Amino acid sequence: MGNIREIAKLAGVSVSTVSRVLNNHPYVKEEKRKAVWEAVEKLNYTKNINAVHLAKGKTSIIGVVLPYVNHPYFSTIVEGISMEALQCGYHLLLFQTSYEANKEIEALEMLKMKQVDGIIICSRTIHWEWIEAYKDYGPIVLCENVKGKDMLSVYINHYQAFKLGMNYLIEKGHRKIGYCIGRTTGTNSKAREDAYYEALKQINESPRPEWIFDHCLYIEDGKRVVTSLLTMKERPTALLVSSDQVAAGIVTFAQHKGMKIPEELAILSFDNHPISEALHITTIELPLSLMGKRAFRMIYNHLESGEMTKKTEELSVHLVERLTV
Amino acid sequence: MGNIREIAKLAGVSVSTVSRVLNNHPYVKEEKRKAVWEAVEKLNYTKNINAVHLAKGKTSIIGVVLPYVNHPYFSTIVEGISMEALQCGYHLLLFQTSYEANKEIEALEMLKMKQVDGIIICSRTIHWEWIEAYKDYGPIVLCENVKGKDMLSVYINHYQAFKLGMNYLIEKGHRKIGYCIGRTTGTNSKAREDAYYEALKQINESPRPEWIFDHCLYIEDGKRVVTSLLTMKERPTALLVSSDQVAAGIVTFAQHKGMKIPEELAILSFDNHPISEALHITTIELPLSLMGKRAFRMIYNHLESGEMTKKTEELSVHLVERLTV
DNA sequence: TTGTATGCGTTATCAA
DNA sequence: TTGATAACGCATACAA
Repeated sequence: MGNIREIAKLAGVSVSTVSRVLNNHPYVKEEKRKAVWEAVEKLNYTKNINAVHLAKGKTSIIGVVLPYVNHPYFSTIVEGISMEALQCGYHLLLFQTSYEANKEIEALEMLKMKQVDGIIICSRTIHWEWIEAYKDYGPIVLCENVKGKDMLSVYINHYQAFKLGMNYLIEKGHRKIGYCIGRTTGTNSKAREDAYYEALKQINESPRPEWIFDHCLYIEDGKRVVTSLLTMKERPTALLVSSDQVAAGIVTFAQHKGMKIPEELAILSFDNHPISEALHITTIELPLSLMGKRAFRMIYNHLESGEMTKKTEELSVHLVERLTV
Repeated sequence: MGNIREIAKLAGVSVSTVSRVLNNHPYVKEEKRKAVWEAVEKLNYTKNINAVHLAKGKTSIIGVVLPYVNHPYFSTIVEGISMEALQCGYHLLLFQTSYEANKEIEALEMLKMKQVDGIIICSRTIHWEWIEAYKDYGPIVLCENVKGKDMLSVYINHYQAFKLGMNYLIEKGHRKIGYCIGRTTGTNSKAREDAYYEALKQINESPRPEWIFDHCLYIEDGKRVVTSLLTMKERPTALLVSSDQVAAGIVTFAQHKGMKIPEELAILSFDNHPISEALHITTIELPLSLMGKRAFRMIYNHLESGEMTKKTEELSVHLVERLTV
């Protein structure tokens, strides 16, 4: 314990010399350097990092904002961020919001308070102007298409991904297509919705509201979807499902109910998480871990170099053909 | 921006009065209180939290140490910790270690440096004496049975859980039983191993090393297990699988290979995550989210009250019968 | 190569 | 009810 002053006294040097030694600065005589380290050992001294943060005006901590940490979609992003951050000597402060606005705002406040040097918002519910109001306090990266707004972003092109999925289904002869999504609000969801409607228009099909399933996030939700499908007089022949988890629920429960997949119901999902491979679900792979890494990199470049090479980065997806379409 | 001194000047009061207002202390005249808030508004002021941390000697941040954040076992624990922490005004700093010793030690160092007020270790690879060396710096809760050692812990009784599983399999007529586990080291793994060997002994069966599968964490690993089983002359009739993920991989791949479950191979897994319900896997439910909550509570009690009601807490499990045994 | 002095922005103690 | 001032512990500009 103790502080830098005690070390200085015990080693017979000044506090600045101690500081230099502790931070591996050059221009310190080897003999004093040794004396300092000995004093450090003897007193079992460690820096008080809060004092460092205060003096430096930075913490080397990045805030990560997401709704649910135990959903594979988000935990995979976090894994990516974490890997990259650790390599750069940064740490992660977690803000699990459950999509509650006040919790998202609290995270932004933490940036203003200098608790974190930057923020990665994996998904949000608050209006983007709220976020914009905080951008002077540090880099904020959004994992969505910010379309010309002056904000940092690394995102998966969900429009393109959904379009790809729709075209694949149409190519396979489907015309009665529905979809399942986590929520209907949010930039990413809107992008998917747009792609869906446009694709329908191209084949002159009018949308059926009852074929659109909201609040689909977990395996259980897939069960709900199937249950709902079973009550319908006219059912879609194919479903675009925005999460492998939900698709897994649909596939297993549908089969349990004797529904043939893909003959009676084709399933095309997104993520390409392990579960989709196990269940042979055709899916569109999303580079979630990579997105996390790139998002951190963007923050990092911004913090270290002060300016950016690029302010926005789009990641593309690809189809993994398996047995459910 | 600005600091407390500027607020004081603008509001025509002292810094201490500003501090009092900011922290809702009593004994401040309403009129001064108003003046302070107005100055805060006008200067768009926010506290510098690093200064607060330094002055108070605490951060209201808890460190969470785990190997992989994107594994459901761990992300479920984190979800529990997070929920409880947020409610108590605490935040979470994530230490994803990949079971690398230096990363675990780094987390402990962060406690000594006062970056975090306490630490929850969900799983570890370093020796417990390493951890013990840091316990003077703040509460450290382990998610394992610390058996009389003077450490804080909230844990699932994996011995009991494995014993329960073995007895259930034996009761169902199985004698040739193997098991799959994430790793063979670690307290929890040892507890499972003990239960396994003891149960075998009770039915006079000698263990078969080739029926024990290590490094089983994800769905893909289940595939590997099945592949390995298929090459064996004599196969186990039942498998205890320490993770629903792995069990899911086994069940789906085995069925794909034409193996009948449970007739040719019974599967009893652990967790009771959604995936096991979807695949009708018989499993033993582990209260992971609850464990996270309780672990945080223990830290919190320690920090706020200074002493503990209990130092160790055991959580029990229960069997969920489905179709794979 | 080393030391002195000051700043970082709060909270807390003590006196008034 | 208020204010002055001393911690809190480190980094760093500047002087030597």
